[in-house]
Amino acid sequence: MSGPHWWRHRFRGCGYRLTFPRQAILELLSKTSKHLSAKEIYSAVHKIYPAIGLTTIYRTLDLLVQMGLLKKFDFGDGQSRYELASGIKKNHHHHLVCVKCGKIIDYDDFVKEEIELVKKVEEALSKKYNFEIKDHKIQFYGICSKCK
Amino acid sequence: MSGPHWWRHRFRGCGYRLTFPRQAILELLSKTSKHLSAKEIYSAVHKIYPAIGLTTIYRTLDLLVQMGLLKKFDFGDGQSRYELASGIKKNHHHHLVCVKCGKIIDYDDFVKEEIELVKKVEEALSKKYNFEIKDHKIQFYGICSKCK
DNA sequence: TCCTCAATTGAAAATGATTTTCATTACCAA
DNA sequence: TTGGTAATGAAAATCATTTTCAATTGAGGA
Repeated sequence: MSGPHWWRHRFRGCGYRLTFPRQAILELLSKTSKHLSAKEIYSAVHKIYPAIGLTTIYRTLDLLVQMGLLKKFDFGDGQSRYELASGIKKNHHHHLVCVKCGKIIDYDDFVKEEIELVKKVEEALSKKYNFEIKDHKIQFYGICSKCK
Repeated sequence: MSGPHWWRHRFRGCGYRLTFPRQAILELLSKTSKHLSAKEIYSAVHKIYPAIGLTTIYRTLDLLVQMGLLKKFDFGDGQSRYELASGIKKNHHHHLVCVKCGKIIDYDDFVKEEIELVKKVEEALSKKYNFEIKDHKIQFYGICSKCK
């Protein structure tokens, strides 16, 4: 959260090395507001680092998700999509998915109310099922203005 | 909702034929409370109808989702999972996913509060983005009691 | 009940995302 | 600077899902 390459420490702390592919992917994702797929990330990084392989993209994305820096989403188009985790740079938000054209809108209305509900649910469910809740995903599906 | 084979009318109404594979898949899903994958559905139906092919399973599942009889989920294990749509036989509910063992718990606590919030969000978002909302999915992720 | 014909099906091949393998490369602590 | 190990890239392997296409079958009309 502090200047460029703030994540260097994050890697060190976990015993991971800070390599060019990892930096490139993180930088790319912190500059975009889109929900990129592995292929799209590959294409973008490939432009500035042609030696990179798709395999590394997948491996790095897994690692970053596991480290909590990224979030992985399924919007129903057959591939996973990634964005920086909330708190890293973006606000907490959820998604509106157009089931016709696949357009995705980020929204953060009602976050207060939502967080309240989520908190209640989390408390109740962790007691009832002895389930330790780490995260949640909320998505709305429908038809966007263009597709109507 | 009225006795066995109530869905016969549903098919007729859409101009679809009521075939054995379609009946078998619907019957299977209305008897289980699990979230079955295409392969699992194939195995189960294969026992009572060995001639069935995996292709038909996939096609039928797509059709039933499109008809609104089933819901399709992604719980992060690399395959889609299906259950009867809410209102058909089950109550409205959401899912708790164990990220370690993949166990899925259905819960329906706080449905009232949730529906209220969802209604608010839907109203606001359809106005703000001129987005016609059809459905939503809410999932919680964490560690189940066994995996702790 | 029988016929016709488009809807449906099944097998096999194709697709496409993701993972594995393995030899090579490159961080980084000492 | 160097050694050891984590990380990488290319190619092959996996695996869920889709497509192709010829054969089959449900259902309305004769």
